[in-house]
Amino acid sequence: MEKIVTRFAPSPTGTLHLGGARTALFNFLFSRHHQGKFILRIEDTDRTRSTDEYIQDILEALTWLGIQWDEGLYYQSQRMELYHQNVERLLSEGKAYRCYCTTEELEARRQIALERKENTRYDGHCRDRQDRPDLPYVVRFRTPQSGSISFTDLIHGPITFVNSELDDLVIIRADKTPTYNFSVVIDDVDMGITHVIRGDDHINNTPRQVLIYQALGFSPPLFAHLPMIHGADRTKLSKRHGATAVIEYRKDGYLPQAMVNYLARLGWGFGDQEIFSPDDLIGKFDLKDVSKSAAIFNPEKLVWLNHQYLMKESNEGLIELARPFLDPAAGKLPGESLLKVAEIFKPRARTLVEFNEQSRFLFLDTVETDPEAAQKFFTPDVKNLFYELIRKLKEVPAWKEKEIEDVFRNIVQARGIKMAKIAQAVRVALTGKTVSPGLFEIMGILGQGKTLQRIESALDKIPSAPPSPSEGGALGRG
RNA sequence: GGUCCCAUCGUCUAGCGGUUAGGACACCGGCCUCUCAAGCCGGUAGCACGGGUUCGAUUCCCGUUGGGACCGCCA
Repeated sequence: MEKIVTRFAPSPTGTLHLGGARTALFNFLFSRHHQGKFILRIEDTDRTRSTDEYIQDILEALTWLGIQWDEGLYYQSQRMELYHQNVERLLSEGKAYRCYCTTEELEARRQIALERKENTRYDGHCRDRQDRPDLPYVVRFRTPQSGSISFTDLIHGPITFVNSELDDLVIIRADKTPTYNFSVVIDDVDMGITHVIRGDDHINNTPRQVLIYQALGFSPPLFAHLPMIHGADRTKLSKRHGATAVIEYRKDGYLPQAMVNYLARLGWGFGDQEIFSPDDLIGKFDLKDVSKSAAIFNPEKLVWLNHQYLMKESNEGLIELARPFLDPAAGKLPGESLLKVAEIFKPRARTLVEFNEQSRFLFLDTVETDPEAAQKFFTPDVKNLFYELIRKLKEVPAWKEKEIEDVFRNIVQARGIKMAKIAQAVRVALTGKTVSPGLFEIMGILGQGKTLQRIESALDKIPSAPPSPSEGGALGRG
């Protein structure tokens, strides 16, 4: 069997978004699965809209995701010679012709057709023109006016178009640059592409391209049109759907493995399996398992997957991943404590950004107390509790979680109160919030000094008991 | 408007003529518990509709409806 060759051919007119990344991924997986070759080609024939920044963005995003190409970069802008040779052939064989219609003329005719509710296809104005005036022109492909064109899509099955529905498309612009439908054919032939895997928004382009293959005497590759990825509004993903640039997800604290895993499961499945390592994907990926219907991007599931990957990391690994996101003060913590931080936030932080947000309180000098939390748990009766707690915590022989917990258990037991009563107040004192990892673990990380300091400064935020009738205002304000 | 594609829980999907229609996210309960997570247990929720074909259709065919993509000297 011949070696399989796939390619990803983005045009650098925007950042790489989820749809493009998924297309690149499937091309990569398919070629790797079959020990084939995966080529990266930049389709930059539209010089006015292509930029180096976008090329860099695309390369960076693919690299981040671990989608490696075996050959390339190729730039269409550097292959003009090849396109022109082929156009000359079509021209000399009468399979293409020069069209002198100006953009204005074309637009005017389009408008008229629109008003008459007629088809807006090119009307073949210059199709049979014999003269060659000294005027700017484009080259159009002479589409057969009868018959039909079919191809078998690896995902959708046989698809047929009637030739008369297709018009004579421009293949060379007035500035001599080739248009997409032409350059893509030439390059795919030249690079020996065996499988064209792309978004199904290209299905309508495929018959035109197949016609060009035929006119040139080349046999077309196999096509596989991937279903679109839609936003929550069921339309094609675009800027308005939020952080569509793949690279944004790195900044938002996502792991590339999670992103790849999520993308792979969008439009493809393997039984009930949800988690796939890259190698697993290469081993199991097959175009026959790709679904035909569009998928809606679900950020919730991405976040869940990311959490799954975060939880699989070792404590050391997680700290390394999180370091760029953490407060610089975290660096001052002893290594052992930092690993403990990783351990306690692993089940809680779903992204590296959340990891930072949730653990920040440990590293800051002062506690940012949530007023509502203080209002609710800093009640006058906890003052005595805190005094006793401070006294006993100072006497703890070894600052270990177990020892600390014993102190709390003893107080709770002696006073006949619930653990929650004291725990929530202390939690607010230590973290400023009502939600956090286990208290004793936090205290272990903070150390005895900081723990006592935070509980002591919380004392000032606890109101004194108001004078009650029975106590006659003996305590508190005088 | 024309052409083409698509149609199983809210979402991602399994199913490939006979299943109590399975899993995952989300959601809702319960257990655990110092709060929140994590974990474990359980639950709600789906074959768009109408015709065929067949002993039997979620599954095959046709139509309807709905959704989407494309219709550039963009890719």
